[in-house]
Amino acid sequence: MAHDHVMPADLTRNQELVLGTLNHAPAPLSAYDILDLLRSEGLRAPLQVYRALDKLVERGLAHRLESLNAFVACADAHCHRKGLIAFAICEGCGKVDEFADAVTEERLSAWAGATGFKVERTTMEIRGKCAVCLKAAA
Amino acid sequence: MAHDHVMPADLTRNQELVLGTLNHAPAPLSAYDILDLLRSEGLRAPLQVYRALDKLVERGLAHRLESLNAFVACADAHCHRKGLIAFAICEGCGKVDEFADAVTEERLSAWAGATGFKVERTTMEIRGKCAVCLKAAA
DNA sequence: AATCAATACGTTATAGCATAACACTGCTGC
DNA sequence: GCAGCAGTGTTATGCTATAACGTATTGATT
Repeated sequence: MAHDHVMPADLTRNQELVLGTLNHAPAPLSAYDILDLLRSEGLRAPLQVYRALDKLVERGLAHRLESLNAFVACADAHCHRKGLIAFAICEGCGKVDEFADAVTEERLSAWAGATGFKVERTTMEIRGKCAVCLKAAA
Repeated sequence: MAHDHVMPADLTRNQELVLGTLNHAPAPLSAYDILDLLRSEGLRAPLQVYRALDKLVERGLAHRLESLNAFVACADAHCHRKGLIAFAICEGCGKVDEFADAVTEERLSAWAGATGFKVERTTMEIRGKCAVCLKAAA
């Protein structure tokens, strides 16, 4: 499995450390998880991590998973995605699969058009079990 | 605007108090908001509220909004909805609109079928501005 | 070079959200 | 009765996130 991750050259030291940590993690990490992993690099306070995360999320290099209060690196190297991204979170192994669906996005636009709601941001998170974990449990 | 809310007869006192509070709220409430509103009724600890919320959510009488860490009463009196419910949250007035979309649900099933993922629960939360707030800002 | 604005940084303190653990109550069914 | 279960009340604690302060660095402008 190849790394699809991206590491822009213009990140600050803290941003680079945080994104590096997320890139190597097999599952989402909380800000405090990240902090603990980076204490050896000199980070001491939650805010150092949160500030880096804010920038990374803003740039689309990382995503926040609302239902976990945790963060993952963006799985798409070209992260030009402006639209709706869905996350499938396995309760077994913790792995997260990221995908986009144009039809769902279209439905959402249609609903927004009909109600006059202006969509700014959408989070879609699916909890369940991935194929690997289902098979292991069988 | 009619109350679509429901208040089952078999709730415990705490559950009834919490659901009553949610039913009358114009916008989502955090557990601590609810606690503060119910101190006059004798509630003192967060756990009293959280336990009631757990049951209410389990029964589909209330929903948790992950992106707000807050709760709303279910808008559908018959809340038989097992499937995907989407919430549109207005950043202006805080109001939440709850709706279901069969097509989106179908897309999700299709994705699940294709990847072997077993969906247990889905949260879909849309942030933006409602028609009323957009008009007010114009 | 001196200045200014913008951005990032580091630190301490605090706010806000959620649960662990324990003891007790009240009901239901045997 | 009494065992089992769901609900309750309380204290303590842990996890998540931000406020408020000052400093440092960078880059553009004069």
